[in-house]
Amino acid sequence: MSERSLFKGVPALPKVTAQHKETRRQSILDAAQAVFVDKGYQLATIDEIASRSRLSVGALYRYFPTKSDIMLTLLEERLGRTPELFRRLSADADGAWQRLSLCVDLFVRALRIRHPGTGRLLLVAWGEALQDRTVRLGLQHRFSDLLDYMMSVIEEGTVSGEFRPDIDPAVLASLLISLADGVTLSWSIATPGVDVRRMRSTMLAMLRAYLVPAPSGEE
Amino acid sequence: MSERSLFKGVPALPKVTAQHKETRRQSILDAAQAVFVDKGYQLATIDEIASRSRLSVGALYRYFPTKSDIMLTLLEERLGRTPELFRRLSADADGAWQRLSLCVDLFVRALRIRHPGTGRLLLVAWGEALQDRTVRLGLQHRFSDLLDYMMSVIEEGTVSGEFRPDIDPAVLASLLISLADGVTLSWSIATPGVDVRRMRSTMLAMLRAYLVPAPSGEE
Amino acid sequence: MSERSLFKGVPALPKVTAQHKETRRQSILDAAQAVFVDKGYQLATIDEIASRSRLSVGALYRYFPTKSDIMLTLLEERLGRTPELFRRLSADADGAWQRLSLCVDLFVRALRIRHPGTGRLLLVAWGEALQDRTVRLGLQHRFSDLLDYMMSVIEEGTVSGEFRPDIDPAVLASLLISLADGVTLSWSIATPGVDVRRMRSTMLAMLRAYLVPAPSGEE
Amino acid sequence: MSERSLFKGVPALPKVTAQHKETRRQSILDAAQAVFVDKGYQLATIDEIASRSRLSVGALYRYFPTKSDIMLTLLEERLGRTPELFRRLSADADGAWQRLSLCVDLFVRALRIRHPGTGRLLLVAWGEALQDRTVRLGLQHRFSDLLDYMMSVIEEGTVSGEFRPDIDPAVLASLLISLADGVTLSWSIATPGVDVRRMRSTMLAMLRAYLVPAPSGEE
DNA sequence: CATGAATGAGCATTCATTCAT
DNA sequence: AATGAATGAATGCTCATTCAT
Repeated sequence: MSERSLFKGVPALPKVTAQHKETRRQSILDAAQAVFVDKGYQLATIDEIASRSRLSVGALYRYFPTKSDIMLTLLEERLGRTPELFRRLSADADGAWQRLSLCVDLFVRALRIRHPGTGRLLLVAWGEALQDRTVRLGLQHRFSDLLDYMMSVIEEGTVSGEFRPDIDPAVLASLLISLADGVTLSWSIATPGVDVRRMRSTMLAMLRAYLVPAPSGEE
Repeated sequence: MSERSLFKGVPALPKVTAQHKETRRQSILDAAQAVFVDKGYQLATIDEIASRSRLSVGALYRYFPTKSDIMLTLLEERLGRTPELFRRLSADADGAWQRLSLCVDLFVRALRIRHPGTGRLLLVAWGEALQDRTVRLGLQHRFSDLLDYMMSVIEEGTVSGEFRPDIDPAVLASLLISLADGVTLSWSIATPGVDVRRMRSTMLAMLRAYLVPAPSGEE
Repeated sequence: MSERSLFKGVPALPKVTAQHKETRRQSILDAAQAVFVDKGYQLATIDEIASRSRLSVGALYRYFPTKSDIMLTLLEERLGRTPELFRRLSADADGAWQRLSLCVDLFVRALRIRHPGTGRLLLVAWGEALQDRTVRLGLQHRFSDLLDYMMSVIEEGTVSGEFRPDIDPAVLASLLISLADGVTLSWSIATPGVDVRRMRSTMLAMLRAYLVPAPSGEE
Repeated sequence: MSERSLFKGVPALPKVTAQHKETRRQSILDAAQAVFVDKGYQLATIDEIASRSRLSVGALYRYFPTKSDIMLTLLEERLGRTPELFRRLSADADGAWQRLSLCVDLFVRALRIRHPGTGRLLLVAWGEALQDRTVRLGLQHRFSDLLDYMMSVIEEGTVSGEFRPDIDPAVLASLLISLADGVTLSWSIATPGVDVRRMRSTMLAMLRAYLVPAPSGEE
């Protein structure tokens, strides 16, 4: 139970400590995410975050110097990794269309499966972005990261001839991201009767009709 | 115009007062919108709203009983009227497609022209919706209002044969609204280099490719 | 029990802290009583109570969650213990009359000796009782506690034949308490020239004349 | 309906106006008493008093220059007249004892019959007396007025031989008034099951036993 | 005279952050 | 390192009083 020595002399065991530290850090982030999602950023109190992480306030402050830093870290570590994730998971897809539809799948799945608070956390972050320059920059960074990736996929398709040639990759990519964000939004707040499966197929059908030139083809 | 008597009775002074009251109410709403957009709901202070409206705090409280009511009123009067607006402005369009593309136009134009804070106000409202049930309800109401309208337009098109018959109006409508909201979002926060004109034509092209069946058709 | 070491290490600091806490709690109550007595409940400000306790506002709120709770605690701890006190101090009196006259003595002495604010505090509590249900309940509780005790003493006297048999203990007890409260009141506010000693003997004479039947008898 | 002219020239009609003024003044006092009794002095708002008197705030301020003045006036006109009333109503009693018991009767009757708020108003006044010197003086004045009267009655009895000679009129009078005030208090706040009739007879019995020397005695 | 809108100081309470132990 | 008590500025809202109309 003690985090110190087991016997009477071992001075270091830094590894355990380092692990512990990371565990604690994550438990703070978990607690913070929960509270932020619950109360919003402003109404979340450090006291509540601390007590949900089973830490004292003082201890918490050894991990994050300000409340805002907790938010920023969440933004980076829990929201900012989406682009990287997309890249990784769609790496071995075969062709631009497959990659794109994989992205749609990932998004749709995330909507249902991922810690359901993530969507809301995004919403909270957006809300804060208005006042907090750093949060704003974080979100803009995430946006342009995603944009880069989506653009690359789309360009891949136009270059290979898989997609119509007259497509504007930057604009389309930006629309797709906005669509995803918008869906996440309404999903976070409203979502009474949206059927995810039907949403997915409509998204894909629309994309296919637009992107893939002529003959026929369903998904 | 006189506030006293014209002839033989004392007609009190209602008219001017009523106008004054409305003017002031609006100036409070203007100030509040500005401050909310600037600071977010929680960080906006009544003192600042009051002083931006050039009113004393006490005076402000004669118009709105709580800070929350100001937000709610903004939600109703400045955000909640979109559906009605769409309905009215697209009333005399000719056919479903034209109506739909008119909506896209309206949206795109609003993005640029309308009081620029409106998009951000929507964002603030969304941020508050997590904690404030009433705000949440207001936003849900707005959403379903918009949904009804978009669905009706889409159905009109499928019924008349203008659109592909295998479309799911509810899902598509919901996607379109989410798209618009998502675009508004990124527009509010990021807006670095999105070209609205190109965004508009991509939107329309995609919709047309999906909705309008086969033969030809450019925009 | 210790959260630190088991043996000869830092035994934390609970004891001192517990004492400190109680000391501070009392100093808040002292300050509050002084301010309430000075300004009345409504006009007493937390700021003043805090600064008289030499604490910051925030610190004060660690001890009492609301201003009202301070009042309630005073009511309980400084006013509500009278019945218990009477019971205890008159425990070893010999016979009902002696017990009763001891109560009168106690009351009269309290009037002069006890922290002089107590009478006024009672007055403040009464004033608040009109609006504050909880204060009202507290006072009613105190009243019925006192009533129980006085009734028991009187009944003891009637049963033992020490007192006239035709006495109504409930009514008499209630009158005696009201008399004491009324005296406390005028004492709190007026106090110009009432001679406590003479008041005491008149009270006792009247009671004796009424309670103790015929022949003779001094106290 | 107008208080001005009936036709087109009558300049004065002061009498009606004077009556109206007094009516209004009384209706303000009624309203104020009701609100004070309901909310206590501090929590009572001028707005509520005004609206209960069906007057505008501005109009109310033409009758009383400050909130405190309303209280003071109530104190004088509705609480301060008790001594005078006692004097008048017990004027034609026959002998000191009869006069005294008449006072008890008057008091008991007042407790039940008089506008039930009067007792509470007294309580409110007491509560305010702590902070408001003027209110305090008003109450002290009422007290010493009552004291004078009671003393005179008691002295009448001792001088005439009706009462025991060894009575201290000042002290007894003060006790009697305190008793009455104390009863009024508990009556205002607690009063669940006090039986007024039995209270009255106990009061009288006690007084008689004390005051009227030996032999017999009915009430 | 009457109205009721306007003023603005004042108050209970909260909470990020610090720091003695 | 850990604790959690202390700080005190900040905020939403109230209300006696004034005064333009």
